[in-house]
Amino acid sequence: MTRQPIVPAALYQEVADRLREEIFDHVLQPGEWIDEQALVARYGISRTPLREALKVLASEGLVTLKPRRGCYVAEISKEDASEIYPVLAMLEGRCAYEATRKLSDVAAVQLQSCHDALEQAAAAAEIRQFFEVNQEFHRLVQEQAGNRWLIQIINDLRKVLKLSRLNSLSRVGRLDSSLAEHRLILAAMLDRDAEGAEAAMRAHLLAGQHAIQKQMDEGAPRERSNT
Amino acid sequence: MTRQPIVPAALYQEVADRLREEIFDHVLQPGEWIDEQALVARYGISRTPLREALKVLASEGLVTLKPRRGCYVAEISKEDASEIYPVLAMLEGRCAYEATRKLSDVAAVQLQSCHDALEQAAAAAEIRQFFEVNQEFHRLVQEQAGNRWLIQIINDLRKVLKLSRLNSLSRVGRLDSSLAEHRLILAAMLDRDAEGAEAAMRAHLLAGQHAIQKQMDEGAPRERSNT
DNA sequence: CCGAATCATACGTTATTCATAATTATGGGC
DNA sequence: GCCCATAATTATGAATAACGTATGATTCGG
Repeated sequence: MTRQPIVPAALYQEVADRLREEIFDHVLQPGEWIDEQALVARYGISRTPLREALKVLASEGLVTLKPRRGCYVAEISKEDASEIYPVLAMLEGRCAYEATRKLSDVAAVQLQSCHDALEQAAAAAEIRQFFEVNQEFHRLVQEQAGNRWLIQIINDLRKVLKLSRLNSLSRVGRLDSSLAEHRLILAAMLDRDAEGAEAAMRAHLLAGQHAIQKQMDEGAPRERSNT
Repeated sequence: MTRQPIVPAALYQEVADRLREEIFDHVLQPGEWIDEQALVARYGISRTPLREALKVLASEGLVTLKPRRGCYVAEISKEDASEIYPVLAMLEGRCAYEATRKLSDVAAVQLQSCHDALEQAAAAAEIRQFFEVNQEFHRLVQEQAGNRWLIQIINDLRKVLKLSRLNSLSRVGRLDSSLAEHRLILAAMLDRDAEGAEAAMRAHLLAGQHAIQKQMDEGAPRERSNT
């Protein structure tokens, strides 16, 4: 489904992908200085494509380039998160709206079966699986909305949020609430209730925000144990 | 107010700025191939910062990088515009909402005086002036909203829209409608009516879209006369 | 007239070098 | 012994040269 290019991607793109992974996996931790030369040695490439990749990541907001001082992994504050989530809720809500209005019968079936998988994962308490299928569900909605620009913005914001290692699903009870919210979204979409789907999706995202926020408020005081 | 860096910006950033201007001024026309070597010669720089600048513009959506085939100025279709505008309306609406909720008294005065300038420009039929002050008004709203991420997304989308040389204000009667819509936005904001301001801003943007769309529908059939 | 082989172009990348600014280390003065 | 100015170090930002190679164009042959 996801197009894979016939021509292999340019090196700087692969480097960008790899760096993104390392950032998301916190191999490169937020705030950490990115040592160009070390990375060049580690990846076995020259500085040029690395630096090009860093420019790309910078405009995605994953790293910040301080002139003459190098490149640092971006940090996301509580304030950032509380600014981003309402915007993301609005955007994904709009996605649900547009998706519902354009919803084809085949897509409806896809969404239903994806949701079924979500129910199963929840029943089995497979949190990792739930996480994956959850992402797939949101991806399907985006795909059905078919608004290229909307999708790109959402993905960019989600990337930034991934800088934080916090995950609302890890919060006790959040998985069940999330599932319930998904039921509402799906029901509204299958009813072709675009406004309802939009509202349900917004509520879903905002609920996720609140869960995250509580986690941050709990986690922040004692900081991280390592470093 | 806008911070100007003590350290002069990196060369690739200046190059990016200059390229943006040339793209917006249609010195580099949509769809046109960007000749690296020619630009390198014209700007008197090496390929390195130019290529870095192009990466930045690519992630802004202003140019498209075709692997092994070089860089082309992005084109914006009618479909793109009709996808972008509703999203932009939503985002700027949200800006108006957040700005209204945070509206300080000094900002209220600023907005009022900015709007007054808009009224004057309209009365004098100074379309260029109106255009400038209009932008300033929207900028003030964004600034007051103070949501870094929201602002960035809006500006990115606006950049893409600027690829099209169409301007809704050039349409007869649009200037007066735009002014009327601005009155509603300002009134709602000064009333501290966040929802009202959001709705008014959305309506403003969507009205702009419809004006543009009509222009495109009229302009498209006969294409451009040159080339 | 059309397809295949050749050719030119320029993209993507490597490697090297340099200037400059930031950081660290050093040394002298108080 | 502490602080500040200077020197040394380091890394970024940029320039430059060079090379392999994919792409598109041209030419040649059937």
